[in-house]
Amino acid sequence: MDIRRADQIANTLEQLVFSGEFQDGERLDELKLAEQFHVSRTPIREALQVLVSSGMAEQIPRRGVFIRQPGPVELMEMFETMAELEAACGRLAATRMSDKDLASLVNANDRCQQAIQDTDHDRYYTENETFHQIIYRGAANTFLASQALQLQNRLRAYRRIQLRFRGRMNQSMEEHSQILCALTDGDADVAAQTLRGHVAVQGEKFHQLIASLNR
Amino acid sequence: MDIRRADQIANTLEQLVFSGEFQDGERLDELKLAEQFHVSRTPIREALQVLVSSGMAEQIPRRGVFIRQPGPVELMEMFETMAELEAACGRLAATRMSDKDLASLVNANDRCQQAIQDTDHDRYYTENETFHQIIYRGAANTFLASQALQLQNRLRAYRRIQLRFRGRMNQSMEEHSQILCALTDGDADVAAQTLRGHVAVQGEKFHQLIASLNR
DNA sequence: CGCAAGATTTTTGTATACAATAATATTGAC
DNA sequence: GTCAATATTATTGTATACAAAAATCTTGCG
Repeated sequence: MDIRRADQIANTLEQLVFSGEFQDGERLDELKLAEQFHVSRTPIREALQVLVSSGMAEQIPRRGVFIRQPGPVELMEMFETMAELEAACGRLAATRMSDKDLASLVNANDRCQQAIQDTDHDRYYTENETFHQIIYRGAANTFLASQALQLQNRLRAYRRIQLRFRGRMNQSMEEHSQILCALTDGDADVAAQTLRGHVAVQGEKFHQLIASLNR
Repeated sequence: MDIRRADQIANTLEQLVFSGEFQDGERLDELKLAEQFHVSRTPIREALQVLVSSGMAEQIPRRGVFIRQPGPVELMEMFETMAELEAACGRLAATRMSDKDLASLVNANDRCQQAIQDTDHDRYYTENETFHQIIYRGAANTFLASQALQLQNRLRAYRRIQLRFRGRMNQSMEEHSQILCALTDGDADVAAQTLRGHVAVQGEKFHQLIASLNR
């Protein structure tokens, strides 16, 4: 795994931020963290730089680094961007995926279906992630794929929540088969359009959720 | 400006990498750089982290950080991704740009035209960048816009080169007016399609260029 | 009591010190 | 002379030290 302590700490901190351990705007105290991790400030500072560069925290010179939990507006923007990135992957994947790629996509989709039948939400989520990742790779563009993976990682927690909507998982599966058809047909436009919709609706569901919570 | 020396150094190093000062795979020697910038290793190390997180260098634990100049394949991937990002911006901007935004877009386009008449390549390039940035902002999605800006920044040097193709600037202007029409009409699909093409052709021109150099 | 000027404490940013690992050079056996 | 084992040097990663800036507290004036 990681040999540098700083990288390990960066990963741990990332997890902590995702799990909502820190409030939005909270300052990450170097000394306190150094004490908690039993290291000096040096590796802590390097770990904080990682958080900053991934957009999870903000650095204000001579003030410190403050964690930045995305608000509703930014989350919607991120979902919208994810929708467009996935659409792009689908567009390219439609003409570039091999039969073998398509077979593994069908396979992943089957495992999603199986997870629903077992009402195993967690497994559905991970299998669903695999399904999407196969499409990223299918675009045969490692740069685009890494961008998609990065954003998928940042949205993971929020994508997960919206699956709790009644009937959402079955609707999601319906969309999956449309996507599968378009990719099998090699129809770039339809693949892009269905994928865009599939992800965009997640953002909308999420929006509904937080709107209902604020009432 | 920047108060932290480390950030200044990061910017300077970024410029140096863009200007081709470093070979692909070259190791960035902390001690040598510290000497050159008249600082200790500490701010140098922080600056190197910035390069790594932006993808311009790679870090191998306990070995050092090595600069990574994108090769032809990765460059094409980046152009393709840029095309899709701009298409996404165009799609959203088509329904979201205000009349004022459109007016400033027309204005930027006029200044592009003017630069061509003055055969001022450099000014054409900066005005063209402004034209595109207005569309990023027009998408009314700060997250997407920042992604687009970031990639635009990384591709700057390469986008510039392909403008040297005979007739490319006039062709580019022709594409601009198509884009302008689509955005004015509020036609999301056409806006996306024309922008995608406009950027993709840049990648292809660039590809032609390096292919001809390798002969 | 409010608040501004100055003193004190925290905290960041950079320099230096040191330990551990990787790279390189040296030596010796064959 | 070649190669492996060891010794030496270089380089990274972390700890600590210190200076400068920011935040906080104190004090004195109105």
